[in-house]
Parts: sequence; structure tokens; C-alpha cells
Amino acid sequence: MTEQMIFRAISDPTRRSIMAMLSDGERSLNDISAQYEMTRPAVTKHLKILEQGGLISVRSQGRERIHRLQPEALKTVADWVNFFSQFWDEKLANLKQAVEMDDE
Amino acid sequence: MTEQMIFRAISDPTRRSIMAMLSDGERSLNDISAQYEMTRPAVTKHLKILEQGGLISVRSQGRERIHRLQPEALKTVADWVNFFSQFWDEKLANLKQAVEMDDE
DNA sequence: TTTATAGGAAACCAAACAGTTTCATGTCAA
DNA sequence: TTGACATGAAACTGTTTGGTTTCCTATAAA
Repeated sequence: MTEQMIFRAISDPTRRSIMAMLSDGERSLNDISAQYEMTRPAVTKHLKILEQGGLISVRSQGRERIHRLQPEALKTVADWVNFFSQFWDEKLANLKQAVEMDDE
Repeated sequence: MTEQMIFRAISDPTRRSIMAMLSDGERSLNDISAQYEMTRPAVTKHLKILEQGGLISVRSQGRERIHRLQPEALKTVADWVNFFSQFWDEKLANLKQAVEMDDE
């Protein structure tokens, strides 16, 4: 679950689309692959990469595999973007800093 | 400069490293490639991909090519992450929304 | 206890990617 | 105006990636 695994996982449009789908709730592999034109094994590979990046979790339920979004993994990306945000939006950066201070 | 071009650009660790370097100020190709073990043409290719994603701009100055960070391009990524941030941090999401409202 | 359903695994493929080497071009400085 | 320097461009290469097809396993339902 390195930083690179996360950036790799979100670099593909299909995988970002799957994340959006899962933001609406859990889905089985069948449910997910039904939404795409590619074959089921192709979707399986995308899900594996998302799981390796920590962006989703998977559990078995009977003969199904249920996939759930793990959005906290995106904190890594948020932090990375936030470092650069200071160069384009001082106000937002300051507010974010305030929020982080407040958390401690 | 599609969303995909941006996500592609930031998916490579060398390119993210170059962005960090440029956050400190403009750099020529020579300055940049001196920091990496790979050859200059390899760095050139990375810079081209960053440029295509709108993350850097390039200008000629004499025989040099000066590269400058364009962090605003990361707003696209920030927006995308922010959509998911509502699922992990309500407080931060609300504050961000307030900032956006305030901008209009 | 068959049969249908949900998924896993392996072998394969073409295209994209990250890198190299080699050579050409433009600009600055003696 | 010659030499050094900064870069561009093209051809090539090995590996990764996103996809396929085929076959196998496990669970649920008839």
C-alpha cells in the first residue's frame, strides 16, 4: 500500500469510475462488471489493483465477492495535492491548516 | 489537457518528484536532469507528459528551456479527491464547501 | 445430485511506457 | 568562426499494462 500503488490505482479511468460506483454502496463483482463493456476478468484485474492500493476492501459472502470503497486511502493523495495547493490558493491552504490544527 | 492526461502525468514517481523540485522555482532541462540518474532524453519525455497535462509550462530563454510549475492544473485532482473526502471527513468537506461558496 | 451461477487462475496478446543510443540543430563565448 | 553547451528528434528495446480466451472451482438452487 505504498504511495505509488495509490497513484497507480487512480491513474486509470475505469478504476476511477469503479470508485465512483462504489461510493454509492457495496457491489459484487457481477454488479460491477455488468456496467462495463470489458470482460469480467478484466474488471477483476482492476479491482485487484484498487485493493492493492487500499482504495477498496473485499469480502466473501456466499459465492459472491463484495467490494467496498475505502476512501481514507485518498488522504495520501489529498495531502500530496494540498502541498501544491498553497501555490494557487492561500485562503484554502490556510483553512485546511486550521482544520488540521483543530484535529490535534 | 483532459482529466486523464493529468492523472496520467502524476502517476509516475519521477514526474511527481520533478513537480516537487519545480515548486521551489523554475529550472532548465539541464538543472532538472542533473538530479536524476536517467539520461536527459528520458527526463525530456517526462517533462513533455507533465506539459501535456498542463502541470508545467515551458519557455525558451537563449539556448535553455525553462520549466515552471503550473499547480492550478491540480485543481482537477483536488476536486476529484474532494468528492470522496465527504465519505471520510465531514468537517473538512463542509469547510471546503464554505470556501467555495465564499469564492462566488 | 444435477445444473446454473459467481468467481478464480493461467496463458496469451497488442499497445503503451520508460528508458536507451545516436545524431542533428541552435546559441553562446573565445 | 570555431568550439562548447543546451536541447531536439528518431529509432530501438525490454517491461508493464489492459485486455482477451479458456478452463477450473465453489456455492446455491432445482
